[in-house]
Amino acid sequence: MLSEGPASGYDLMRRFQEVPGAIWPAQHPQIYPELGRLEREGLIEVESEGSRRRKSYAITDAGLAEVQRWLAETDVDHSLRLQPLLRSVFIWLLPPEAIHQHLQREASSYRNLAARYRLMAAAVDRSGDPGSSHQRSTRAALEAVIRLYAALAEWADWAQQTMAGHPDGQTHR
Amino acid sequence: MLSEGPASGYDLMRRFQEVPGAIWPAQHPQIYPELGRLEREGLIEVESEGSRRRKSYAITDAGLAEVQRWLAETDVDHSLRLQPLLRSVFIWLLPPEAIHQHLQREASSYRNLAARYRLMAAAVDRSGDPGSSHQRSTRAALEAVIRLYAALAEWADWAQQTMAGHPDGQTHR
DNA sequence: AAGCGCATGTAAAGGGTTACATGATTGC
DNA sequence: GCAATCATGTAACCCTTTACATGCGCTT
Repeated sequence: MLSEGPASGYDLMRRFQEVPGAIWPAQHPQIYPELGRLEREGLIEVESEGSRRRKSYAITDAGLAEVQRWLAETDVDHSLRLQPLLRSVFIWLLPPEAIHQHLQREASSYRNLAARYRLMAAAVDRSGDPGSSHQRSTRAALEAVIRLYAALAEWADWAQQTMAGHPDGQTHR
Repeated sequence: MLSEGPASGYDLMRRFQEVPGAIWPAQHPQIYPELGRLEREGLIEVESEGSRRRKSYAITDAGLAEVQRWLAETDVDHSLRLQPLLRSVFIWLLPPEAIHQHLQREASSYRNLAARYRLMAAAVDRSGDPGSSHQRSTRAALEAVIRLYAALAEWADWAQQTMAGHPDGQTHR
C-alpha cells in the first residue's frame, strides 16, 4: 500500500477501512509489527517523523521490486474460501423454515453490500485523477466486489428455490 | 462433516479434495488434531476402530447441536478475502503488457474452474438420492462456486478493457 | 481539566500451511 | 520382497484476531 505514497501505520489502518479493507481487512495489531519487519528487511523506510510519535514510511526501490515480483511471479490462489459458502454446505442440518429465512437474509445482505460498493465506485469515478493506472486498479477491484456480491444475491435467490419444499424432504436429521 | 455420517481422518482428508475442499481446503495436519480436540470436547466420538490404526469418528448429539447452533446463531462473515482481488488493487504497478497478460490468464483460469465445477455439479445431479436435503445443500454450494467463477471470468474481461490503453496513461510509476 | 481522536505498541490465542516422520496392509 | 496406498501423527512457522495498554496533542 505504500507504493501509492508514504503513510503511517495509522494512515494505513484507516485506509484499510476503505477500498482495500473491503477485500483484505487488517487492523492495527497486524500493521505495526509488519511495518517493523518490512523496515528491517529494507523494503520500506521511515520517511519522516511527526508529532504524537507519528512515523511515516515510504517504500524503497527494493520494496517496489518485491511487490512487482510478487505480482508477476507468484502463483495466484484461486480458492473461494468464503464462509457463506461453507455454511451452505451444511445448511441442510437446519429445519426448512430456518433455511428459508437464512437464505432470504443472505440475499438481502448481498444486495446491500453490492449497493454500498456501487456508491464507493461512483465516488471513485467522480473524484480526481480519473485516468491514472492506480485509480483504474482500485476501480477494477471495486467492480469485482460489486459483481461478486450481485452474483451471490442471485445465487441466494436460486438456492432458496432449490432448497425449498420438495415431495420427499429428508429434513434436518 | 461428520454430520453426514461417520468417517476417519483419512476419509475426511479425501472428502476435502472434493466438494467441501473446493470451498474450504484442509489437509491432514489440521484434521487429526482437530478430531482429537472435538473428541475431548464430547462433540464427536470414536465409533469404530479398523485395521491400519484406522479410527472412525461419529458426531454426538452435542456435536450436532453445536453445528446447528453455529449455523443459526453466529454472524455470517461476508468479506471477500480473495487473493485475485487483492492483486487487482496493485496491478497498476506492472507494465501495461503484463497487466493485459495477467488478466487474460485469469479470465481463462476462471473459465476452466467454472467448467470443472459444472462437471461436478452434473455428477451430483446424476448420482443417487437426488432429492435429499444433504444433496441439495452440496448442489447449492457448487452452484455458488460456478456462478462466482463465471462472474470473475467476466470481470477479468471487463477489467482488461478498463485497464487497457488510455490517452493519458500514467504507467507503472 | 476533561474528553476526544491521533498514534503506537504488546500478549495471547486461534487457525492454517509446510515439512518432517512413521507404521500398517494390500497387491504384484 | 517391494511398492503403493492407507493411516496417523508432530513441529515449526506464518497469519490473523482479540484484548490489554499507553502516550500525545488539540479543542472546549
